[in-house]
Amino acid sequence: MSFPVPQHDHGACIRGAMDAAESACRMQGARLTPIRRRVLELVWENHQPVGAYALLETLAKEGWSAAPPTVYRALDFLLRHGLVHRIALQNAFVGCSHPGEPHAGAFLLCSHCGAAAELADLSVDRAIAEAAARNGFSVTRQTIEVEGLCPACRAGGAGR
Amino acid sequence: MSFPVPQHDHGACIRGAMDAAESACRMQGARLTPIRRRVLELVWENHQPVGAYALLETLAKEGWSAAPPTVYRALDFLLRHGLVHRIALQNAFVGCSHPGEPHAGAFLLCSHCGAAAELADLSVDRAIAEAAARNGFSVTRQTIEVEGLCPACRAGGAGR
DNA sequence: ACCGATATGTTATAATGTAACAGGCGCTGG
DNA sequence: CCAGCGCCTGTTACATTATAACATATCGGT
Ligand SMILES: [Zn+2]
Ligand SMILES: [Zn+2]
Ligand SMILES: [Zn+2]
Ligand SMILES: [Zn+2]
Repeated sequence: MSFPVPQHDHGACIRGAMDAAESACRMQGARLTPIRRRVLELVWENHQPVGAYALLETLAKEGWSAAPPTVYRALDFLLRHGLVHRIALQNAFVGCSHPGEPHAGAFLLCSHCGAAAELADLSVDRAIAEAAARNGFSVTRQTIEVEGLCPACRAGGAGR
Repeated sequence: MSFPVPQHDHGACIRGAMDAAESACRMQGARLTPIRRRVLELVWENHQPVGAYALLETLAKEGWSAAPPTVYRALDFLLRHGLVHRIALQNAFVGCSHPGEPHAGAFLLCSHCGAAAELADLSVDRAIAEAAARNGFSVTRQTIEVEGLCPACRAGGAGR
């Protein structure tokens, strides 16, 4: 998965993510309740990380009973079941591009437009595993967040 | 730089870090004022990331005038001059093991004892740069934080 | 229908981080 | 000397992110 191209059909993109989530939850015997489902949809609304309080505000406008624990619990569920990732650099959350297989996730974050793309590249994981092993360290989880300019913003002249 | 061994002389370790900081600041024409110096010492107190409010509390006990901006400003200075790194996963700060050359920093974080080690391994940087390039992404900064068990804690049986 | 487990509602508060402005200190040019 | 300027610090107030704790509701199996 990489950055969405301009002609990208985002409706289909969201439907795909929701279908994948449904099936992942069925597989794991997890309950994708209405509020969890809605939070996941909102996280997928655009290809950018979303803050918990932004989600909260949207939910409130939509008439949900909304207090911080509401959204944090939903996010916690989605994290535990590998449906979203947390971007530590931004205290924000983004949809997982390939749920099903638990994985750490590595992200490219555009400083100009805010877009996030999940990097499905094992060479990075491998380099980390090897470097850790050389230091006698056994890895359980890794966080990789790379800031820079996405292809569109480079073309647009954002960085020059 | 890796995890400190048991017979590690931490006094010398701190002195070395402070000397390196002095010289880096002289080089850059930056002023390592008493409060900045003290914050850096406190960050180096052990080989674990320290939170801003923990630093604040210590400073207060030592009689400094201490409000959040005090410590955040010192940390900001130390970050800008490459003397500390911020650990995004923990909202905490840790001393830089090789100041002088600006670099992103990659960290091994032990989940058991809390120790942090800065990875000076270019293979990870290279893998990331290559993966980013394949996606048409130009990197400006990267955050790599690897959680797991350090050699000592593995030996101690923490993970079994 | 009942029960235990899970999910949600609600209130309050903790933890982390910034904005904004006032005052001080040290250098530099007159 | 001293006026002006830049940087550093003090102080107050506030913004943002996250969790604790307890009450209530809902689901699913018996
Ligand atoms: Zn899309
Ligand atoms: Zn962009
Ligand atoms: Zn040491
Ligand atoms: Zn350890």
